[in-house]
Amino acid sequence: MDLRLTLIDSAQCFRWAEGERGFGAAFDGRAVWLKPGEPVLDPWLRNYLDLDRDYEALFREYELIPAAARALAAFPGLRVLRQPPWEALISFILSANNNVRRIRSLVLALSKAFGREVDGLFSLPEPEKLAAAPEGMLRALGVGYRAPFLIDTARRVADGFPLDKLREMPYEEAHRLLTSLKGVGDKVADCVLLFGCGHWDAFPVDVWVERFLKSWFHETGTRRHLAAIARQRFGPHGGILQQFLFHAARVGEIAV
DNA sequence: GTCCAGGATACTC
DNA sequence: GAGTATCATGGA
Repeated sequence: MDLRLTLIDSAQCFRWAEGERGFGAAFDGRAVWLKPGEPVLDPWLRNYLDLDRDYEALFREYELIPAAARALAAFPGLRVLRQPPWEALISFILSANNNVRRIRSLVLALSKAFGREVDGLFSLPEPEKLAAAPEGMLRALGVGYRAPFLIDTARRVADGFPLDKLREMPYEEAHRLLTSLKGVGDKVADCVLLFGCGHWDAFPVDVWVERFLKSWFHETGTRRHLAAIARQRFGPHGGILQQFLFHAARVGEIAV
């Protein structure tokens, strides 16, 4: 797999750093460093990187759809991660009406202010820590109007919101639950389900996905409608395909 | 100055 | 149910 493409450039996670020791991130007080070409033996990491998925088989699922086949072939090293749901939730609340560079800087600022430092890296704040954060302090970090969303959602999670049960729930039920959180609409909910809960059919529709669904696949309608159509059209691994198409559109690999 | 970014919310109809 | 103004921030 392509570590830089997957961990940094693909805009599915926003907290990996690249340095001389490789690609690093801190999880629950544990520092993780990955170097290209080095085997990954740790079971938790293999799961996080979803290393045991057969991507050749996945490519074959979409070989008859020209735009899909082209996007998949263009980025053979791209992988969709299995992030902890809390990580996906916080990251994509911050992503609303925001750009990738700034999302990354905000996740880092939050982690520096409220997370634990390990080996020069910062883990994401615990829900309890974020729930107790003063709104003014979050705004000072630059999160803007998302500050009350973060605090309220962190309180819900700290208060027992079943983040870890979403994986086992039917898509509709999990999606409905997620959108009851502040700062979580249809799109952010789909990102949490896809990147953090193993709901590989979830098809997040942002500005880029809306563009390519309309231009490459001749779909129309609202983003909610587009998401439903795409989820049905592209099947149980549609969300993974979505990541390739999203990246192809965003970097201009395929013109939209 | 305007427009845009992996949108959500409150409001109107 | 579908449209619309508003929302912080920073870069282009």
